[in-house]
Amino acid sequence: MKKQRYTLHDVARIAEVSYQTVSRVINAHPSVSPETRARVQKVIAELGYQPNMVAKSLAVNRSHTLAVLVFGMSHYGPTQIVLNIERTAKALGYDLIFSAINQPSSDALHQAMDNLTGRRVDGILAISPVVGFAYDDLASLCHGIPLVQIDPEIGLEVPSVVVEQTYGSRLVTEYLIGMGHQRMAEISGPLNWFGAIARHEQWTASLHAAGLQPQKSIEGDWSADSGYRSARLLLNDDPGFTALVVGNDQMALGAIYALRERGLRVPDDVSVVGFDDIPEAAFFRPALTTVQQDFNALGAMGVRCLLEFIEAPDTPVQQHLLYPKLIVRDSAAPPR
Amino acid sequence: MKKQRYTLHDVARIAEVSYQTVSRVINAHPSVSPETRARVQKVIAELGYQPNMVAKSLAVNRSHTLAVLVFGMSHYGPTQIVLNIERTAKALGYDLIFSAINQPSSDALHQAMDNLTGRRVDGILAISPVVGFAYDDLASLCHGIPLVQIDPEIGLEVPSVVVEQTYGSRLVTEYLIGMGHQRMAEISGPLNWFGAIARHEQWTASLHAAGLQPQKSIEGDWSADSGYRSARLLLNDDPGFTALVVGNDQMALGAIYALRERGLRVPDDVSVVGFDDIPEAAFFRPALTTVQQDFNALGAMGVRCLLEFIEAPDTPVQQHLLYPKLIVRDSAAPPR
DNA sequence: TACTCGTATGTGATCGGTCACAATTATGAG
DNA sequence: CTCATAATTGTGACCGATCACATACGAGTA
Repeated sequence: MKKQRYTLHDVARIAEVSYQTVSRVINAHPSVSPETRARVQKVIAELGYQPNMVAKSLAVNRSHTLAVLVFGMSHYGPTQIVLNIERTAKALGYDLIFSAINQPSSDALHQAMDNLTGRRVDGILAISPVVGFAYDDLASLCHGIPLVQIDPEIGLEVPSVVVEQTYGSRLVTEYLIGMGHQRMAEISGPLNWFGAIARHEQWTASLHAAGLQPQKSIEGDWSADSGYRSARLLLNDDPGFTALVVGNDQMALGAIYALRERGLRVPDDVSVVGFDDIPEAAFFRPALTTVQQDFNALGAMGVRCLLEFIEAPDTPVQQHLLYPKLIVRDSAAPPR
Repeated sequence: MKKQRYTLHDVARIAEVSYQTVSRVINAHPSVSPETRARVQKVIAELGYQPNMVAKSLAVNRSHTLAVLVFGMSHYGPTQIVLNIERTAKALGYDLIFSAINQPSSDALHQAMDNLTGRRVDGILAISPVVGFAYDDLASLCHGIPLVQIDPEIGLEVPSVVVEQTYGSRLVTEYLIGMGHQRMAEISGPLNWFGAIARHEQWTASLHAAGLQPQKSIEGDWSADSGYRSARLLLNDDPGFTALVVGNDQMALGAIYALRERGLRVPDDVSVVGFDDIPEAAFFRPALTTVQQDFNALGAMGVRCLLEFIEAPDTPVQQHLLYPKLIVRDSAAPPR
């Protein structure tokens, strides 16, 4: 009843050679005579034989599998990164096992890591944009498996790839200051995200550097809905701002909705800028001025960095930086 | 140099028992005396021993790994589905290996499937919303591994979970007809997606049933940008429509942008409806009337269906249906 | 002819677990 | 006191591949 799959030995028996010879054919080893090779390949094709990768992994102690551990999936950025990790990994001959962590509890982390290390993946990519998971914490759970972090805390000497959020924030804040805005409010991302912290801090720093006083800042949760609610709070508390810096594009959408609801025009009354440059941002009304992060490059670099680390474990550790860029559209204009 | 990890035999040696006893402790087998169990567990903890799942998989011929094969990832729907598959699978003790197919070429499919079957995953979930990958084609590449499809062609007697797109399309089309719209245009999804086909066909069918003539329909690619471009084409060709049915929310966003660009008001001049109910849809201006699909349920049901199939391969094959629901907001109103 | 050498092929041990069965000890019944 | 039974523990074979090594063979050289 149970369909048994063919093994190396089945092929060997039928092709009348030893199992080692079959193994050689599969691995394209040179010293097999052309006739033998042809005969074995014929049998392989006829049987539809497929080598058992589990057995191979056990024998060579290498699984050709990478793991992605994702915190805060379901947000645009992490999703894009994972997509590109998969693409890059596949191109380089690795499969991906994918594990999401929703609440960053130590328990959930522990369990997920044990699972991955038990599976003997060759390397781990951790998308860890939130505080609470320092490299050392993660690495201690790795049992010696190479680890590369994506978007962790910036400035650490650990194997990782990060976007220079501070730079992006300065770009956009100085752009608004340059236009003449003096009263700026902010809707930040959740302040347990490194990126949100960096952007928020740079926002206040840039304002102070220009001799300006930051207006109120509210912490959102990345969703359009929280952008909407935060903007309403802002308008109730302290409606005098002429520019609003928002932590991502979705929240910017919600904020613009709230602004319009109060009869304020964007950008005439209030300029709004976002962050990320999601594909829809160009079709918001007004088209959103925002900061573009290259999530694709982030994922691809992460994989390359990890593989390098796997091949040559003694490579000097480093943090790769990526720089975001300002995308100017119609949602920001000089104050009236 | 190379860090060697501990094995069952190491633990056995140190705890002074046989390897079989250690195996029993790990698998919570009843017939181990409490003292022995305690002693072994102590050694396991001290050594930080982790069972090698690769070896276990080989021995028991079961990997506790599921594969997701995704066509057309990078779209909102598939992403959500994958997220929920992961969540459900993890809760049930399965890991996920994740493989995306970008262009639906037979080659890429073949390669991806060979990879997965070679890895001896326990089951495969294929998110296959596009034509060209019938169940039989996929199943023939499965080497007997259980397969469940998500969002394949509707109406087939194959193990699968689908959203009744036809129902959703009728819901929204009849809603507009009921408001008095007589001239309706459409921006459909790519017509190699089953969902797009079903919605398009039902759209024309519903109109005919009401004695109305469908206006022009243009095929988009799901992106906001294509929604924008399609709407412009529609407006150039045949500007007389009072309602526009759009294949998803992102394209609806683009379409609304184009409409406004021509000075048309939504919903006053033209009603617009979307499909999917992405979290941002409530913050479009006007807030988008759309059809909600429960992607979470889709993923969760897919996994449960697959596991059932794995446990009991003789279960009668069936297609599970999910019904979408109309979400009324502000983007549709009676024609003037 | 004998010797080396390179090519082609086969054998046994191994990776780290599991399974089926055997062996040992303790317990209770006849 | 002996035997059947159960609880605990150990042994050998096996899952399906790889690796290191041994062997057979024909060709080239001395």
